[in-house]
Amino acid sequence: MNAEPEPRSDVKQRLVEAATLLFAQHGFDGVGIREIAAAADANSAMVAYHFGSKEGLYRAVLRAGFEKGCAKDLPPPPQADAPEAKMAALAGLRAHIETMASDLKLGEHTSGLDEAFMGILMRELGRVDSPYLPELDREFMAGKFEQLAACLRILRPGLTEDQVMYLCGTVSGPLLLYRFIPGVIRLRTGGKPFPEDREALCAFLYDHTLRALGVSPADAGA
Amino acid sequence: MNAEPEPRSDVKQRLVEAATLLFAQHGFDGVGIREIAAAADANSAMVAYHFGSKEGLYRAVLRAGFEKGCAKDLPPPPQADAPEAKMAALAGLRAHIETMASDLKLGEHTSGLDEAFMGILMRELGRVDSPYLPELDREFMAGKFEQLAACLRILRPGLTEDQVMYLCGTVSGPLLLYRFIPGVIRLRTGGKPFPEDREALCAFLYDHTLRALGVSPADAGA
DNA sequence: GTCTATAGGCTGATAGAC
DNA sequence: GTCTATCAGCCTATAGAC
Repeated sequence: MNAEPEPRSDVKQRLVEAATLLFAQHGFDGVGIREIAAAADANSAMVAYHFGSKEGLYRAVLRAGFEKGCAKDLPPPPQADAPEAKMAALAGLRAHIETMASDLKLGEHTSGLDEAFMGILMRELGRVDSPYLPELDREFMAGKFEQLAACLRILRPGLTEDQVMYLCGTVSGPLLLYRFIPGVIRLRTGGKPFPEDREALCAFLYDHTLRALGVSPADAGA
Repeated sequence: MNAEPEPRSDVKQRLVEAATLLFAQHGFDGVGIREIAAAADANSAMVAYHFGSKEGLYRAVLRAGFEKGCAKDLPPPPQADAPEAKMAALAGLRAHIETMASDLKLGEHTSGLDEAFMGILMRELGRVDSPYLPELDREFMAGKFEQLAACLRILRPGLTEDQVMYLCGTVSGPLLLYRFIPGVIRLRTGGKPFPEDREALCAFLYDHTLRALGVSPADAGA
């Protein structure tokens, strides 16, 4: 009849947040549950109690990061045979770029927590054999890729599927780059965050892609 | 008078190779020197003897990977005021793409060792605060970036420096992408390696970039 | 150069009081 | 739900024989 018995001072959440920061800095094996618990002002036995194991805590960290920072909705991929397919594809491309830039927190002042989650995710994406990725991909990433591919197939018809993959790479690659190699970017910019202006980056990338596709926005209406 | 007293069965090198494979799989903290030594058919005390510490071995792994697999030479960045600057810039762009694709071992059958080194490097690049990157960047990466930026400044003059960075991202991003997220790529392709054909990828990316720049190779001579 | 043996410390997980 | 105390196992680094 009444609300769920919500725990008052949520140790569980404090553990997830502290773990996010520490896993990002030191990696899964680089930090112990004692240190995490201390940072969360909790007891190390709480890790086993709430998450079953250290690995369970790690899974919770990954899931929490996606659920907090990752947009789930995108315009559905346009139908190739629809009358206004080209216009929809252009809008879809633009939406994809902006959603990804937003998910990746490009050009915003990220919280330490967001930045830390990105670091963890990047480490995980770089693994050839991550046991966590397949599920997370299905739930949070695969749809976005398919939406992008569908748009690009319409905007530049006749490509092989390999070429569609290359083309997706020309859109996703630049967006991922700045999040992927923060250390190297910092070396290039003398330490200042990059990009500073997300809208400018999105606009540049959208324009760049349209030029390469040989499509002008004006064409697309007809 | 005679050759250096070269060790006969090089334990040092065996340790570096075994460590490359194991660090790639489990990360620096995820594997112990005992396990590394066992895989190298050596004694764990040899790590301290030859490299000073486990971290020293890790540094040796990074350095060995770069020195083995990473091209050091690129055509010098073209001078903007030279008479054939545009042609040189086009050649430089093409050379950059192919050198990077080669360094990244895209579309080749990589040895387990090369693939492992890539994994380690990717992990390291993703760190915000890697203590190893600045030196390696200076020695192996910064020059390539500057060469690319110089070419692009000539091919599309008048951009702000931020826009030059965006533009560099449209070239480097796609190339790095496939090495960065092997796990995700595998999920897209159903497990088969990607790209299968390096030359096709390079040609596509070069063509894509030229279209976006509004430059045709024929223009460049005059 | 290569080995064995070991010191000293940290790890994740858990049993059991409250 | 939260805590303390503790176990068994692992870690890196090193001392010292050969």
